[in-house]
Amino acid sequence: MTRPAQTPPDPTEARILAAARTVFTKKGTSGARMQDIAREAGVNQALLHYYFRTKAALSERVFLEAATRLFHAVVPPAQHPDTPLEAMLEAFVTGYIDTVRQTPFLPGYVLAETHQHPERVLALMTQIAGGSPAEAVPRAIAHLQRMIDARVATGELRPMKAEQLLVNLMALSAFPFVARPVLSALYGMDDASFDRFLDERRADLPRFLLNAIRA
Amino acid sequence: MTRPAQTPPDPTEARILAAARTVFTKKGTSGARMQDIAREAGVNQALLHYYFRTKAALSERVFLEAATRLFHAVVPPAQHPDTPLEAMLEAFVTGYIDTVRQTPFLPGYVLAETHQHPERVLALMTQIAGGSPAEAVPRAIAHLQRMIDARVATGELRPMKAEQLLVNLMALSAFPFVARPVLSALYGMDDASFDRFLDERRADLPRFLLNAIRA
DNA sequence: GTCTATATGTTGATAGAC
DNA sequence: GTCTATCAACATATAGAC
Repeated sequence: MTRPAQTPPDPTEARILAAARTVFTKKGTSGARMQDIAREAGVNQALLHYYFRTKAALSERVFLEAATRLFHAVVPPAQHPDTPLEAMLEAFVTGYIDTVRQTPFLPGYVLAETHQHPERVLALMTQIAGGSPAEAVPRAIAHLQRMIDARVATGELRPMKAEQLLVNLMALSAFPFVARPVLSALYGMDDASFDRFLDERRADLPRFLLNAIRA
Repeated sequence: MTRPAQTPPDPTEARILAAARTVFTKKGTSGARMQDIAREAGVNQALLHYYFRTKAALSERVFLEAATRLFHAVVPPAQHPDTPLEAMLEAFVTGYIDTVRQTPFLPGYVLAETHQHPERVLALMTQIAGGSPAEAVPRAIAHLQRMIDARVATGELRPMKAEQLLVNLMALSAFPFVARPVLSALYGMDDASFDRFLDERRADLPRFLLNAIRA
């Protein structure tokens, strides 16, 4: 076995993938053109088919990688079993904003794709959960619910469904990115202003959240 | 003037518009096919061009109507100057959920479109604000900020930027619709379960919000 | 592996009969 | 106003030279 354990990434293939990421996340699968991706990658269109056969295959690949990346940016903090609830929520919010602001189109792209290709959500969850999403997710939810309930028993928090809290968490973190064009227009923000808005949000959101769930 | 004040709506034109709404909101502008719209409307494709000339024109029309509708479902509660803050927030959340659940694809469609056609956001805001969005929006924000500040002064609320509160409000209300496919897969919800989830959310969210902003 | 050239299939849009 | 038939442009995909 002289071949390295890490699959040696073909530089051309990598360039095409990067270009595909850029174009697909910005224009969506149906709006993207193979020619755009080829130009962005600095190669011709035939090469895209040589490496990835079809647009659908390339699109699927980009989606799975993007969604997995987005998911992993978010789930790790929730997985550590001994982290206190407050620290977990704060880690989620700040981690999400810090990660996603580097690729701000990601959430909107992933959500739009799942909307038009619902079947990909299953493929995604299967890949993420190591084969058994139908098992891993309910377990994570149940764990979160136990953490909430324990603190409800001590009178620190008010009763709450874990599913709703998780949606609130994702909503507050992801929405500014998904709605960025609307918010920019509504508040008259350019890129720099939006960046400051995110800074402010990153600082304020944990307090907002913790306040919302306390008794 | 024998012509009625209300422009007499051509039934065929209306059928085409309704079909276009259905197809565009589900597949997005670039994913939608004129043929799909024609079939949905029960007419042939040539008739679409007879009434709306081009796909772009039809798409623009559908977007403006949809976005305006979505906006009006949301803004009226915030406009009444003498409504207490708490009542306003609750009215916003419940009104939003009640309205949007009838056309659940609307928020995702509008957000995706603004992402790919940022120039339409301006056209939208101009139409909505009666010609001067650059004036009306800051005034509404300023009004909300004064309401917050007054209650901060009495020690009831903690200090908060109106812009952030408004985003939180929109995020918590809209996100479940935007992320519906992901949530359905994540929680294993069918249509009926999602409906119950929305009921529960409609009941819980006001409390969550009011709790979040109190001192 | 990478290119140019081209085949094949879609799609938006128009012409023209009724 | 509404239809059928068709055009012209575009997008994906393949063939084949290098």
